[in-house]
Amino acid sequence: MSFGDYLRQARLARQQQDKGYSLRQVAGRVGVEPAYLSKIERDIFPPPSEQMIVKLAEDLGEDPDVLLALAGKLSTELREIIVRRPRLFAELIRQLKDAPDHAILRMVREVTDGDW
Amino acid sequence: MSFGDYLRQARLARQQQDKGYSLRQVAGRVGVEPAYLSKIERDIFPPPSEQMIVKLAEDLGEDPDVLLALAGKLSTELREIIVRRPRLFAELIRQLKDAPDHAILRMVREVTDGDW
DNA sequence: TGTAGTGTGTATTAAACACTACACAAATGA
DNA sequence: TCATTTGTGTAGTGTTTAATACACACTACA
Repeated sequence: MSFGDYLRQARLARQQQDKGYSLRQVAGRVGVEPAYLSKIERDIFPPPSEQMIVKLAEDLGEDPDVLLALAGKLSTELREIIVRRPRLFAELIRQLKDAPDHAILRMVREVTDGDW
Repeated sequence: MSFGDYLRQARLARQQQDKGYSLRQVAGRVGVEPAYLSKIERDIFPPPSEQMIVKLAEDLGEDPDVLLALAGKLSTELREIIVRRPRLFAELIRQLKDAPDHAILRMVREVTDGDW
């Protein structure tokens, strides 16, 4: 699913329970033009800045990291961590490129002690 | 070490063995202005585009992924992979944020069968 | 039937980005 | 000593980004 599709779906789902999640209202709270958000939801405009993604995630009650991943971005927080150990991260990345999902799952479980 | 420092060090190391790695010559092969490369090496200008980073890595015989990580960037290749499984990646990221180096090392070894 | 709220199309723009052009001073080498 | 090569400073530029402004059409409903 694309970033825009995910966003629209999340907003509409929210709107069903809770009135107050029209495009205009969300745009208003997040602080952008409705027309702009509309185009993002339809993937006419690319995913917005990290700041705006985080604000959208907060407003919609979604996981910011999922939204960022869908947008193909890293949070600045993670970016800083990676810059501190580039060789280690480069190797991880190289493995990730070829790893099947179950291998990544295993890697995550390895660190989380399986509680995921 | 910063992106610029790493770049300059790599170029100078190369220049010692192999004449032909002056700032001008590298800039010439990579296709940018020497003054621009100079400023990048001194961290006056931020790391350049992904394309240029990859060209520099090729010319200097360095690992492009390390250079990209130092620059705080994702390769487009990896970005595409992440977009395909955002939830899985988001969880991995969340763990990475808190994981100490040895835990990440363990994850990498888990996938690489220890040959790193 | 009009009015309030919904989403969308077109046009425009300020600032940031990713560099280039060119001149210059210091060191190197013949 | 003169030409070359080295790296660097200043100034400027085309393109892209990240949006805004505003008008418009459709739907619901009172």
